[in-house]
Amino acid sequence: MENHEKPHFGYIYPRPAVTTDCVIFGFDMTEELLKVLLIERGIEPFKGRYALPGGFIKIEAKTNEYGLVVEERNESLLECAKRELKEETGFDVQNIYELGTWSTPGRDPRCITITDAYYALVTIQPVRGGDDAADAKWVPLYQVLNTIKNLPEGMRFLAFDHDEIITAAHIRLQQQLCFEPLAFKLLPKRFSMSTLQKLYEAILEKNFDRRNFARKMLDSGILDVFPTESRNINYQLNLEKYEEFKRTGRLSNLIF
Amino acid sequence: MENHEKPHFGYIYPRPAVTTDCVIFGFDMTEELLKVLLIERGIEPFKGRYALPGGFIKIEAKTNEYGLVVEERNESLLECAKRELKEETGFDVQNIYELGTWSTPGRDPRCITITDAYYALVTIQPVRGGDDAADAKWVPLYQVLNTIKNLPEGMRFLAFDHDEIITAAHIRLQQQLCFEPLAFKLLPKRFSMSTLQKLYEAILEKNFDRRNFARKMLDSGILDVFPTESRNINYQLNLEKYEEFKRTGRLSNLIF
DNA sequence: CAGAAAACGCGTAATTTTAACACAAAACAA
DNA sequence: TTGTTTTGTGTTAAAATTACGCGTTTTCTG
Repeated sequence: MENHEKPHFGYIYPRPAVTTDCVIFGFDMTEELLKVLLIERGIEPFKGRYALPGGFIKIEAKTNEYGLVVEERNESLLECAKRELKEETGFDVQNIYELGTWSTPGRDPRCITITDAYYALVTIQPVRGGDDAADAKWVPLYQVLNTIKNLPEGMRFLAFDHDEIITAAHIRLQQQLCFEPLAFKLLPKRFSMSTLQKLYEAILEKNFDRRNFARKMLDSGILDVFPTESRNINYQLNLEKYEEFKRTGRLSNLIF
Repeated sequence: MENHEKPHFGYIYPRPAVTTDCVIFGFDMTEELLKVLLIERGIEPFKGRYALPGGFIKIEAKTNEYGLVVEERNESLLECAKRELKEETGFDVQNIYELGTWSTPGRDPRCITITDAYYALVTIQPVRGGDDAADAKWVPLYQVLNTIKNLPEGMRFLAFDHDEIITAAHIRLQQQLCFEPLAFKLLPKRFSMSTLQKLYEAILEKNFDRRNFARKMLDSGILDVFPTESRNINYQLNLEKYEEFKRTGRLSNLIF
């Protein structure tokens, strides 16, 4: 977000700066917690506060004689956001979805800034021992949300308006779970039923009966079954079956 | 979208132009059809084609010595979008929600343009005899969607990438119907049960049994009952009851 | 206006889905 | 080993969904 502040020529029709921010969700299988990736800001504004990873969109394009951007970029906002994430957090994010824009006046003290927010689903690699990005940190979502909820009126926990963004991202995740197989993008290819249940419980903030949950999942037919060496069973999403499940309109059976 | 093309000074860090487009849904009670408001473009590009109402955001702000926008706007993107709609279609839209951004390279042949898309829910006033905006037209949604679906590969019906936007808006409307009382924002304050059902059927593209639909709605308790002169009964949303319905987690009972 | 057709309100029964809980074998921890 | 937890497999009662029947009122149409 920094090297945007170099001097440049003024222009008559001011345009807002455009940035992207991303709520990266990950499911910590060992702690059985849904977490988000936050970054400690090293510079002002909000130096020392945690923030969502993101930054200014850098458009590589030329302007015509009127100052209008004419040369085609070779990427969309989404692709920009992906590239930024790669640069900033080292994550090669595949499952990323748009959340919405934030443009409240004054949200960025430096200049008028519109943020296009995303949320992404990644599998937290069990590479214990040191996170990649030095100042990046996986924080339990429920802790962040609780902190935000209990904040005194007018106070904020995260930098900028990231409190709102992360809250909205969680709600969206909860809702989209009804329509898309999002949970499976937070898990390794194969997983146990209890892990899947723990994840659903973490996302929806609800507890389910173990046996009813398993039956519902299995009856839906969207899971392939894989025995293991032990008596335990592993499962894997069958995407074709899921899509058929959607087509045949029985999706509401998977809503909890 | 027009008076943005006046010449102005170039700038080093090009920023994309930001526009808003809005899918305005309305329910035609006489025809029992869900419709969208489209505007015939009078100028290039896409002259003569239909498009979503919308246009460039005009930021009234001053820039500092570096050309950065520093003076606070007194409105957000959403408020901008509302104002634009008022100007362009005469609609004083209250129920408007963000849909997402579209920023595919080349989507606007004039310059790099990011669109923040919205969808709005209005009650079509039974002011028969001449639409307000001369070139604005209420078109049945199903006709638009069918036309788009059956288009040859690579061809488009509406201007720009508005085919995609309107399709996405319909999907979002279908989904949000599960979580918010959106249908009632398309109806007058009081309505008959069959009208409500016709609306649900139009949005979800599904047919329901008349008696089962009514029971489900009435059992939920979100409707207040009003007898009429005739034997028929009118209903009205009780927002408090709806919110309580949500809190007590019984919302899934209203999903069809 | 009269007869037909459609719309409306009220109801029942069969089926499916959900919710709550029992039990035993395997895995785990001390 | 022993007590505890986890996992797989049931059962049953309650609730919700689905598919209709029926008589009356309203609306349409010739």
